[in-house]
Amino acid sequence: MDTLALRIEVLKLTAHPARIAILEELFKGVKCVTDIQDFMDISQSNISQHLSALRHAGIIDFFVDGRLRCYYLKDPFIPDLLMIIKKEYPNEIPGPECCPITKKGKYPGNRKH
Amino acid sequence: MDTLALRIEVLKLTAHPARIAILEELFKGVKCVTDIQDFMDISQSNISQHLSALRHAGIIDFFVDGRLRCYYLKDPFIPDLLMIIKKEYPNEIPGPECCPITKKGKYPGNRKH
DNA sequence: TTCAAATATTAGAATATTTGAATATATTAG
DNA sequence: CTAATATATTCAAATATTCTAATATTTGAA
Repeated sequence: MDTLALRIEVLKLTAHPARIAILEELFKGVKCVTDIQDFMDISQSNISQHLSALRHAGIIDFFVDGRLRCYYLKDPFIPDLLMIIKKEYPNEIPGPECCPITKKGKYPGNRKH
Repeated sequence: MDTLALRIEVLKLTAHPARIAILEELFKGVKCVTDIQDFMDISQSNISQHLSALRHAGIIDFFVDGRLRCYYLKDPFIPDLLMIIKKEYPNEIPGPECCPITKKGKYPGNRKH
């Protein structure tokens, strides 16, 4: 799988509120599953499923500590992604004043007519 | 829908190879549908479906020019997202040396035992 | 060795996404 | 008006995702 395809997999997994919450927490530091459960309002098995998915994608990993699993962030792409997710943006990119073909005659594509 | 939920919608839509390709092109500049078709290997109706989805999410918009629709990027979040998608990263964030509870006794959570 | 805690796995229903095929719409040229 | 071009919409099948419920596994403590 090429880099772009891997990134797309990561994006797909990140595009979920529970998984974003988990990643935000792991970004702050190592956490075991019960600690993650404490601030999440979903079932234990569902959390485990999300952790499993994130781990199989190489986004997170864990240490075993007795019966605890201490998860931590592994993919360096995630902090950047979390950062822009929380960043404030202006409402819109200012669009072109008018459609570039007829009105200005400088449409950048290779049109055939 | 709050900001995070909106961002998640955008991430979901971006997490698709065809839509990333479209957004990369629109990032370079305004393009009409036939020009997008020229460099994409999927059916016209499928491209139209992707454009429609992107538009309904407020990610892109278009000007009408006769029978052309000139699409352009509208969501200022997208350039940042495309940038980090293409950015190079080191393979992994260096994990903690060992599991923080038993080995170092400084696990940051509030454990109850 | 038995029990409880911590966590994972499996199965299945509900739901969402993706795509191709067919068709519809709008606009311009002739 | 008619034909052709550019693009959108609808439908349905295939596939993927999400979540709950139930159960399993592992480990430390008693």
